[in-house]
Amino acid sequence: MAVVSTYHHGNLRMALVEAAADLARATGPNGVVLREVARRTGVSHNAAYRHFTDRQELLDAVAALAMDRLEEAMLSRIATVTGGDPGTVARRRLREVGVAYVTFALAEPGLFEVAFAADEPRPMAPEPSKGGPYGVLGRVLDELVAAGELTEKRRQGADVVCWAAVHGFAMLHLHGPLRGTPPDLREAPLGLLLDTVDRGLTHQ
Amino acid sequence: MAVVSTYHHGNLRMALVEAAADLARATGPNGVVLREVARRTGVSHNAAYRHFTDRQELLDAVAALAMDRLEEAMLSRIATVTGGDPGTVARRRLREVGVAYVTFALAEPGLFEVAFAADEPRPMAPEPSKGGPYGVLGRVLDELVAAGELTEKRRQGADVVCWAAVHGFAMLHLHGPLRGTPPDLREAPLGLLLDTVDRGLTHQ
DNA sequence: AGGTCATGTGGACGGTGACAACATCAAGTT
DNA sequence: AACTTGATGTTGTCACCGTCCACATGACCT
Repeated sequence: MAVVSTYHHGNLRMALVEAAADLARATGPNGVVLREVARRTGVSHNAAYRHFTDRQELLDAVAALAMDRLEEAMLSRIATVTGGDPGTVARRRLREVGVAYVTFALAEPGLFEVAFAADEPRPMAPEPSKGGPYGVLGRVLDELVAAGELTEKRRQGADVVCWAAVHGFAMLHLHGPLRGTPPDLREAPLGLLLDTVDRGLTHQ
Repeated sequence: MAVVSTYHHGNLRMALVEAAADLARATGPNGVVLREVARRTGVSHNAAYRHFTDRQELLDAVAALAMDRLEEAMLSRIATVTGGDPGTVARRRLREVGVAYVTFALAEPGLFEVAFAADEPRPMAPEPSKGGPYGVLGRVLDELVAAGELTEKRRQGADVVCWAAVHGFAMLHLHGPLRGTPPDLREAPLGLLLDTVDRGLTHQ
């Protein structure tokens, strides 16, 4: 049995993170109240301090969890795109990455915010090209280069372009002037956004 | 004399908003603490409750102030672009709008965040096409259409595309994986981003 | 059996947003 | 000139929060 620990509580750390994540889902970052997390876990306040030095560190753990979910969503959507010539596959995959990102952000606004809207920002992927959502995007862009759809020159900085576009789109719908837009009215603008990025990166 | 009032304090409301804005500049939204705002204004805590029902309402006032500053920055940058044929003028103006937006966000992160990163989001411009930064962008896009650089079809939704791009860019540099990027290393990616949007919207 | 250290508890402190009761002062009415 | 009124600011209080401290507990090692 590779159970980490069956001490007083039996893996309290994970229980705390899950409770915190539930709270984050329901009420966003500011709703993640240490004492409420403890209450929900059936443990005294302060118990969390044996596993996290800080409230912030607990939030960091939730953020990491959120990043994992986001990455999973991206990967599962990418995987649905197969067959056809490498160029169109890569382009459709880039599109799926964007859709996955926005869909996740709008479906799980609380988690998404925790991952980003921190007082002191936290590591998303230390080395941008390594793992995490950022890494997934990078690999798809590399595919695009390999397929000859994207020039080496434009490849540099393309991560930022793509990420900024979908991140901004999500943010505008979460906090910006477009909050409250019904889902079916979001699709067309998102389509135009993804078209624009595709055209702008790969044309001419 | 059109002084609004010289009552007990003499226009306390404005003094509070300014103190709150200073605090926001220095420490972001969460740093705007009602009691500290009152302290800095030399007034008791609770005094603010005569002018704002809520902490949130004070933050809303700061947000409105931030939006005004942002709009000013955009307009002043747009005004520098003159002469030449209408098409290139409009395109350069669109670019300047983007640069103004990102520059403001990164120069005044505290104010920028207050304008956006609210718990319960607030009005940026009730009617997207009216006033505020969103309206400025809309007018430049209309110029682009008038100059024949942007089709009517793509005009619809172009607001969202442009706004999302620069907003996302700013956010990634404030809270995302790109925070801490030195200013001179931000210029090239921003250039590519603006190029991409321009190409994507106006080409083919 | 005894010791040790990680883990969880209870209590306290300073700080915060909000509410309620009170004090004050400008302005209008009589 | 005295009274009333309503907006403005203050004092006092409450519940809640994050964090620190001293203490209790129990698993594991020798």
